[in-house]
Amino acid sequence: MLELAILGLLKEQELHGYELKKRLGDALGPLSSVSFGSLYPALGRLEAAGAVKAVEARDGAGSGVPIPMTGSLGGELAAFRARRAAVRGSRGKKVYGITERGQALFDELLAAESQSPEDDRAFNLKLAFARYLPADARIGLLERRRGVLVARLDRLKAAVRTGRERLDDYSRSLMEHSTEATERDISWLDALIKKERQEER
Amino acid sequence: MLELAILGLLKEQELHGYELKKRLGDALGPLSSVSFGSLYPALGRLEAAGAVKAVEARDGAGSGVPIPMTGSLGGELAAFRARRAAVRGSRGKKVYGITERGQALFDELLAAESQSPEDDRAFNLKLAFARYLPADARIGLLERRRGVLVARLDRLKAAVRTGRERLDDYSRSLMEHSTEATERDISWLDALIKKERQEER
DNA sequence: GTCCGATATATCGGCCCGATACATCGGAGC
DNA sequence: GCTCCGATGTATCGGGCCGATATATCGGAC
Repeated sequence: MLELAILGLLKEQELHGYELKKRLGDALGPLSSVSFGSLYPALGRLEAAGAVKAVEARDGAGSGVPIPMTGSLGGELAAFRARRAAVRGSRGKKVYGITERGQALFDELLAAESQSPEDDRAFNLKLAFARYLPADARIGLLERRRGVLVARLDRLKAAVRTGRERLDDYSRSLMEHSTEATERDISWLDALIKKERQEER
Repeated sequence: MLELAILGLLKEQELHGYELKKRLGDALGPLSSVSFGSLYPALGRLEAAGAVKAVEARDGAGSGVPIPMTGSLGGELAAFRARRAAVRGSRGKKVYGITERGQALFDELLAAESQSPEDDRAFNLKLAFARYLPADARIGLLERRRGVLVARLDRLKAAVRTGRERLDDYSRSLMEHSTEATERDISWLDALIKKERQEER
């Protein structure tokens, strides 16, 4: 899930971890905002799999001034910094780019069907990258989502009907509100699907 | 989070794991439906902490017929089954009940403030047990939730405004839909808060 | 009588999260 | 010019939850 998001963002632009997190925050729907404790391990996995790799780091425009040293440091520390500076910017930045294997992995993850039928975040994420899908797969994604929501709506209505009397006031209010919200979600999806079919013709 | 849910259900009735899962499915908002891979470890933790304990298992009405044996089994196996049957029903059920420590833990978890400001499920869960909270804490819960949603709404609007041109069609549609949904959530909360204040008078 | 699906408990690997630690850079204030 | 602070930046650790899987029993369909 996170892998898909990372690859999708790197597809458009080379980025380092910190910047990646910021973009994940608002580009990926209203939810989530990934934590560093997920992001860095995910980047590590992707790098180990050869899907991304650290690229030559350049700071903004400068590109020069690799090691701003005061001049009196011992040789060992200087060598260490020089080694690190080769792949990192002056502030220790580590900029990642996507590889061909990464492109392939992205397509695979985006097209993957199930990936948990209930995971709302996965759907939002995939929708954000829907432009990379062929038209039929895009419609398939929307239809599958619609199915999940309809099933959820049925369960909700059944629960409200069943527990008419024995249900808590707060629970009942929550369920009624959730029912309405789910119905609106379905209508929204219907509009998207309709539009998609029109453009298909 | 799961601990709170389990304790809340056991507060009302003694239950075994499988049944617990079913109730967690619909009683806890439209979301979730907990997995066994979370439920059994959570029960284990609670048992280890002395918050719940396995009670004498009785099957429905019968309560008799403890070991339906065919008659020819060796003593060892029979003894093993008898030992197990003491705390489990005929089908290996393990029925849990809440202890006094569990009651205290429930109150503590329910009153806990932060518990991640972004976790939607935690709020729904707490709302489902809001009847166990004093009136002021109940209002506090609702107000805090409102604050989270307002912040989310602001971020959403800012994101839509900022990325007017460069935003994907699908992403934009998702964000606009999310904006409306969040506004409705806030209105719903406002109604709940208003009602709560009226009953407080 | 036997097979099958629902009931029931449990473990395993893996992902993600929150907390935390640790550096460095740029600028505000003195 | 100096110092301190907050933003930038990478990284690890423990723990919770999930999906997949293993195992066993019960009730009924056939």
